[in-house]
Amino acid sequence: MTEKYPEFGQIDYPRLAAEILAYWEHENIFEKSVNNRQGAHAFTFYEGPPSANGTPGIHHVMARTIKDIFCRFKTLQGYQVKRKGGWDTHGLPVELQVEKQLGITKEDIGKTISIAEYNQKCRETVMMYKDQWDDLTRKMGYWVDLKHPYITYEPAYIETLWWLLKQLYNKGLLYKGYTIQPYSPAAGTGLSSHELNLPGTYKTVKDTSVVAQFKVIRNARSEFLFQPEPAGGVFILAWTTTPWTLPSNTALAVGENIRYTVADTYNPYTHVPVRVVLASQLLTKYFSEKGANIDLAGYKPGDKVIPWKAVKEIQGSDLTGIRYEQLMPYLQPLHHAENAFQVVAGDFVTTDEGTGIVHTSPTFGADDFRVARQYNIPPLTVRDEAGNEVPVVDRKGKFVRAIGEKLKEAVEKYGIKTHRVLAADDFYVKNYTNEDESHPDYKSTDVIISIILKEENKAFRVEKYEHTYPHCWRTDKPVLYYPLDSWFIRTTALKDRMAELNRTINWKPESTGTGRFGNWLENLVDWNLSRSRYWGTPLPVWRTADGREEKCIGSIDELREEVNKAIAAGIENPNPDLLLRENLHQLDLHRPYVDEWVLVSETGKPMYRESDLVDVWFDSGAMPYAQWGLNPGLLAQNHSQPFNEGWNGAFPADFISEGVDQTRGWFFTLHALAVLLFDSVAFKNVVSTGLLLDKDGNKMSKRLGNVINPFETLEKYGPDAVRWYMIENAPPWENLRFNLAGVEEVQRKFFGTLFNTYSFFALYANIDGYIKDELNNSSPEALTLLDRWILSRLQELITTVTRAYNEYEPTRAVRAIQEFVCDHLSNWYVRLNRKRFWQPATRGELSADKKAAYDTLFNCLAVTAQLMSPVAPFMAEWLYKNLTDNIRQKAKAHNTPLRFESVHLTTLVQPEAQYRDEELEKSMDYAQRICSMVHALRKSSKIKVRTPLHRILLPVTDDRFAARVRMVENIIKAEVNVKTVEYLDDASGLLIKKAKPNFARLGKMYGARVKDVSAVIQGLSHQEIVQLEKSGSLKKHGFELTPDDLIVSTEDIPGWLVASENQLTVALDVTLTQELKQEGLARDFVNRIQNLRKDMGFAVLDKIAIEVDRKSLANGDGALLMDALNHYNEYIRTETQALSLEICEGLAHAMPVQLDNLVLNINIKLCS
RNA sequence: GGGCUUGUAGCUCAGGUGGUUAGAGCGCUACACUGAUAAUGUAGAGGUCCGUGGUUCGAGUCCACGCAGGCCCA
Repeated sequence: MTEKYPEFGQIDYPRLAAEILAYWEHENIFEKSVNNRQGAHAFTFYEGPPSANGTPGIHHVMARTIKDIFCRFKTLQGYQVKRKGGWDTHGLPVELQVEKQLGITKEDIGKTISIAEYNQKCRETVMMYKDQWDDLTRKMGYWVDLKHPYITYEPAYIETLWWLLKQLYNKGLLYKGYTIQPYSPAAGTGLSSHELNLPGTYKTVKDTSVVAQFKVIRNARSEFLFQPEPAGGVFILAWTTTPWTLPSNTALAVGENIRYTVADTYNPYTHVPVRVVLASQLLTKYFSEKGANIDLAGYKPGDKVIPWKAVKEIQGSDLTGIRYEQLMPYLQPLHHAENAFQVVAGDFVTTDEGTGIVHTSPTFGADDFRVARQYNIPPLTVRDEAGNEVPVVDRKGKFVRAIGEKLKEAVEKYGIKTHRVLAADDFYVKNYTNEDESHPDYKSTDVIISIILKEENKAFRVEKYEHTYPHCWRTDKPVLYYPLDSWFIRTTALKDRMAELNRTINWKPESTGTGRFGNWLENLVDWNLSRSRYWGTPLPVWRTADGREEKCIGSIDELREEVNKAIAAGIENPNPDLLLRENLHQLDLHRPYVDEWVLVSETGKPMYRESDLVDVWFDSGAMPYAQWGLNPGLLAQNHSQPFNEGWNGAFPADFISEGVDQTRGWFFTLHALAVLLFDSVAFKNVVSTGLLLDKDGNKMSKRLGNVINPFETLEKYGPDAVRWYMIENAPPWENLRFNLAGVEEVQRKFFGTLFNTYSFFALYANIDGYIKDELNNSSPEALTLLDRWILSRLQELITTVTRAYNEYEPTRAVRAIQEFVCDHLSNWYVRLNRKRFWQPATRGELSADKKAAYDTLFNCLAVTAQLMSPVAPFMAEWLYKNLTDNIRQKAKAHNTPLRFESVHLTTLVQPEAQYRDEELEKSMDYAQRICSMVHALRKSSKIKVRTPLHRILLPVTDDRFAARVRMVENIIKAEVNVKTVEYLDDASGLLIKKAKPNFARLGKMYGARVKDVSAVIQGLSHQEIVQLEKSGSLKKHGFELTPDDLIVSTEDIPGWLVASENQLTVALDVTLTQELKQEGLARDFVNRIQNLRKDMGFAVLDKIAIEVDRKSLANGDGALLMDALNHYNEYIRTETQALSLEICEGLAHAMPVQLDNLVLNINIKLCS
């Protein structure tokens, strides 16, 4: 094996990645990176399981890069980081996809297709794109265990979920109740939020809206509304766009802090005097300005303008507790009737629309339901034949008979014309029966109710109202908000504990934890667990038909026992041996099979499984436990944590990361279950990542055609550049505008520079025969100033990057590495050191100085490889292996740090304090700034850097400055090609000092008098400043100034070419002598020869002979150049590797070369 | 409607605890430099720091109210 460092003409990043990937897989580097850390502290990571029923997108590269970074970094730090992959397999998206594939709807399931067939199809579909996902995982370099993933549909996984549910059940945290949910009477089914979000669901419709008059009952509480004595009744006005809910009204909600006006006026339909209450802000909607000026008593029915008069203004809280008469007294509440028909406070009440008072019907609105429960307001319900309490609208969307009869009576009583005679069973709340709406006498139930209210002096205003309202995507009919049975997890029971434990979690960014998540926890409601679907984890609860007895099953062993009991009781069941643990892997716990088990109750009745499935978020939230499965031994002992081996030490997670949209999804379910089950957090650190948008800030979507294909992108740019760009561009929790131009830039700038730096190292190290020797590092004495400087910078880099990774701030880490490589290492250290590496005269010899240079550069590159490896694992590996493969055997033999065959197996370097030299860093900073200014001065006087100049002058205003610059004087001289640096102090008499106020200090001392004192300081003369500096204080205009009060600078030196910037001033002596010009010409000449060599394709070490045509030296500066060629003959030959430099007559094959005002004819030949 | 979040150069982003000339990279223009060369340097153009008020001697930074975008939820 060659000991040389590999050299590359150019770099092909995608190919590099492919080769490294093949190497990792062949050598099992990932497995080794985990197994090598056996016995080390564990760093636990949970993989949020993706669903493989869709193809992965570029945003998955982003999310997984974050995950990968910290797992790799913690491995470097010496932790053992196991990462079990996982697949989320249940849930609605899969079901919808299958329905689409098969061209069926939910109604067909169990009819045209059996549940068994359907679920089989789901099982196949959900892993449809697993190969693509695995492929992406590999190609982007995401290290996760794909060989032993947890899969949520597997029986062992589901069984663990059952066990967990049973724990909740036993703690009384799992219960059956109801909530108000979107429901489609036409389809006879509840609608998920997903179904409500389907395009076209929200339609603009014109509904009949009613402002109803609720008559206040006069009592002590309400007496203030009756002062002064009203002419008619006192009414609270409430607005609704669903008049059909008015018969079930049981409360009114007001905003506690909203202002309300009490006003006397007349009802526009009955013309009787009324006193009404409504939000002050909305007064103008109902009352005209004209009406305010008309005498109330003068009103006659038929008058166009209805007079009104504000009586008083009150606060919403004044109204709470007031009782009112039931608006449509058709039925009474079944229980707690004493609480019905009162005013309560609701936080959802606004004054945007309506009257600022919200009619509340607990059975038909989610807010209504919530506020009713809060104040113990009963719903208006009836008993069905079976004696169950049901709402007054049935599941077909029709009023129950008791209401229908009353409506029918009213229709007859008030002579309301309808398109056909309506029976008591005909009052559908919306047109679910396809009645002929074009019929001139067609009236919806809403309209009929409105008319009745008008007749009864209970409607203050009725009008058409246009708004958007959700419709069922299957039937196109309006949905109702309707009470539906559900199973709940009582998350509210441990709300405070959840919030408390949440405060111990490190959220990145913090606001997601305290704000988005924290606020949400405070307003938590119980977790609705039920889903009426087919492909999901079945709820393990069995009930008797009457619902009086129930059992929750926590394992298949328990189920088998219960089944055996049932069989013994004569209830037919499938073979219970199917439920033997050894058959677990082939058992199917899904529907319909799970529903075939029928149990027996204590009283001997058959028990059937509740048909609900469990919310798919329960599946993923339970992954910390279910990924391991239940351990039968521990289960039999009733162990409190009966999970298999991997569980131990892997809870809670140290780190998780997902998109911020998971806040109420996975982040919540993980947290909730951990708190409910084990009184623990589920994760200690969490990075929630932002969205990935296209380069213009739009969401990526197929419709817009702006979707970035992850495979193509990885293929084109290589994974490292994509990963690096994503992290470098913005902190991960910010939204990222993904721009391929940015990836290209990263590739060129960072990876290109790094590659060039390595190439430079390899080229010259090979020439000089340098090989890294870990046992023989250059001694500190051999290091030059620049070596010490870059090594100091390197220590700082290690510190910064380590801290950034530790704090989950990858962007900071990446930016620091990039700055180090591009600005410090490449553009300063290497550029200024080129001469040390490139010494043709001593090629092949490794002087102590050269070795120090190589050692330094090697260390910088090797450490860079390690620090960048979490983000750019491929390029880091490539770099590391190129640098170290040739010393591996020796390193292994001596057990030195570079003994590992992969950078990902190494141990993170520690910063070494003895290499840190902050003083030197400051000096170098001065050097860089001074050089920059001198370049600018040269530029403005048009003197190129090749032409040497005599000196630069530096005004010195403090001694530390001079000392710092002296340290790096040689570097400055070489960089800007000047012979000397002179320091000007006060003694020179050349300086003119100026003073600026030091506001940070003055502000604290003088406060409002800052302006005065700063004027004084700005007016100080040179002499005064010098005096102040000498004596340490100066009194002027009543201010006693000290040197700390001002910032002194020298901005000008009379008669010199000066540049000044941030208190730093440089003057350049631009006097050109013949000697200087000559030297400059010699350098120019070298440059032209080097260019020729390159153009002619000579190798770096080729020797040449140079011939210059004497005739071409006849004009212009020819004579001067001739002298230069003689005087600097040796210098020129050394630089250009020329064995000879001759001036000849009449050159035959000479090439014309431009040099200032000369055209030289030059010939160079290769010497063999 | 609520919670969270973002707004700084044409683009992508930096700008502890308030301090008086607001920076970087890319892009653009010009000129240089270079045996690392698809790199580099210097200079130039380019800014109502989203707006309006307020606090302060002093606000990109702190406060209030808006405007616009994003996410989550109603």
